[in-house]
Amino acid sequence: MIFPQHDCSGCPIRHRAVCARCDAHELELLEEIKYYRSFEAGQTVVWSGDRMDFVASVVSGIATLTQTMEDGRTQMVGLLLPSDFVGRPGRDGAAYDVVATSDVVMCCFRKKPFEQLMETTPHIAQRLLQMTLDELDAAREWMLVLGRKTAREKIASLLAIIARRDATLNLITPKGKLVFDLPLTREAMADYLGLTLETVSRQISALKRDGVIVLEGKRHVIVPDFTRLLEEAGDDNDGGLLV
Amino acid sequence: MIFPQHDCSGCPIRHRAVCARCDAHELELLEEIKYYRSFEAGQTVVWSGDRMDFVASVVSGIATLTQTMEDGRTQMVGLLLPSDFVGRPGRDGAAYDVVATSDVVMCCFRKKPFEQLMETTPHIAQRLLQMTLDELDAAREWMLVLGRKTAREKIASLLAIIARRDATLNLITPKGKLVFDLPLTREAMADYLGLTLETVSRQISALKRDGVIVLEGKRHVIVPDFTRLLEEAGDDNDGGLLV
DNA sequence: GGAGGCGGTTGATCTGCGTCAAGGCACGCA
DNA sequence: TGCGTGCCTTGACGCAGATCAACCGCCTCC
Repeated sequence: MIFPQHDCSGCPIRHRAVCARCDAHELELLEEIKYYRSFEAGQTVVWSGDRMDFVASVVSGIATLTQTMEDGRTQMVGLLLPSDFVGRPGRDGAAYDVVATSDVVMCCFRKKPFEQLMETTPHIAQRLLQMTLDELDAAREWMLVLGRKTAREKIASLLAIIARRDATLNLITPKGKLVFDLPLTREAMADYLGLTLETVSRQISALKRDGVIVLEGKRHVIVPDFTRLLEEAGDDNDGGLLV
Repeated sequence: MIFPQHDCSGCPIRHRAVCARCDAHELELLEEIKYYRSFEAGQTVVWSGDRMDFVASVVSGIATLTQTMEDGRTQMVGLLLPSDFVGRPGRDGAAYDVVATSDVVMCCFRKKPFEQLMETTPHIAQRLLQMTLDELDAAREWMLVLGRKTAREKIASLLAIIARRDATLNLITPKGKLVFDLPLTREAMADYLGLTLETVSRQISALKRDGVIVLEGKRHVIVPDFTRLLEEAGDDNDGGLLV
């Protein structure tokens, strides 16, 4: 691996995208073109097709990428958690609706200067390539979920992804017991999984009944045995799922 | 757009990946590390997880990227047509099974020197980033197909993608009447669409019965009206589908 | 020439999930 | 205090697509 994963917690903000080596000079250049933006829960960050004149890192909160057909059917195609990157260097328009699911803070970089920075400091382009490959892997993993898994497996897969991401962000190894809060409504989960919200609700109840998860309230989830959850998800191993 | 799409037909081979500007010096460097490999129909190019010491452009023929669960359920996550790029610079292992669907010729580059070339000639990394973003778009478009479309819409979507790609390769504008050969078996189509081969067969028959397509034999397809096909696919417009 | 395999089609039946509908809990607001 | 609204759950029912099975045409290889 040429560009190793790297914990950027020492940086002013955790730009997985650009801090591959936390180069002081680059950070300085970035400082000049960065600004913060806040969004309220439910607010749309950009509409698909709109001009998007920035790229950004999610600092806190959760946002989603969704596509919608004319008749209203919608499919979530990405979940943006803190440290994730949004935006398409070299492209003018947004390809998807970006919606804040909770209150969200993003660290934005004006696109033009960011693109110039990419040209002068090649390892940023290389780092972005690595991140885009990660996203591509995640999207393809999700194609398997959407195309071939049952409703129960889909729910278990989603819970596993969120649990793992959550654990990783908090520097816990995802193993054995895990506790986290669901950042999505049943409807949003349904949009991610290609299901209806009723089916999501039923399958969550079923997983609860079968002891795979314990629910406190509607959002607080306890996973007594992460391995069991992975089995329910139909995953052969611990590896690889959504970044 | 910083790195415009570019017809590389003047190059020795059509490397969309690297010939962004057909730079003579770069091509010369590439010459040194390139070699051709042929695969027979049905042959597996690499297994998921295997070490992959090259990256490549598809010169001719069709290959697929697939994922398989332990119980045998498989999902195709990518279709490789001539000029498409395979491989993951900066990664050691293959993430998916790559299988030749027809006889395939690939132009390969040894990975180490290719990665070095990426570091010294930044626009190759940038070009690859653009291509990866394209693939990501295609994967996400496909998530909508898998998650939210009916069997009939799925089939129409696949036919539309293949027809468009085929037309583009032959420098025809995809509009009105189109003619092409299906490069996939019914089973492969089913694996792409998250369906069974029986359903694929039935829906193709239905589209034929309804005059959306005309079939000569089992593989030769005539689309009398491309716009009609797009309507059947549930697409609001002509844009964007799989690269 | 016939046996067997591969790819494809079509029919009959089953079932997982969608659809429609009712109702529950928590919260804010008049 | 009562009424709305958002989010969620559960039940009854129907249907799209899976499953199981039979069969066809074509090719290859004895």
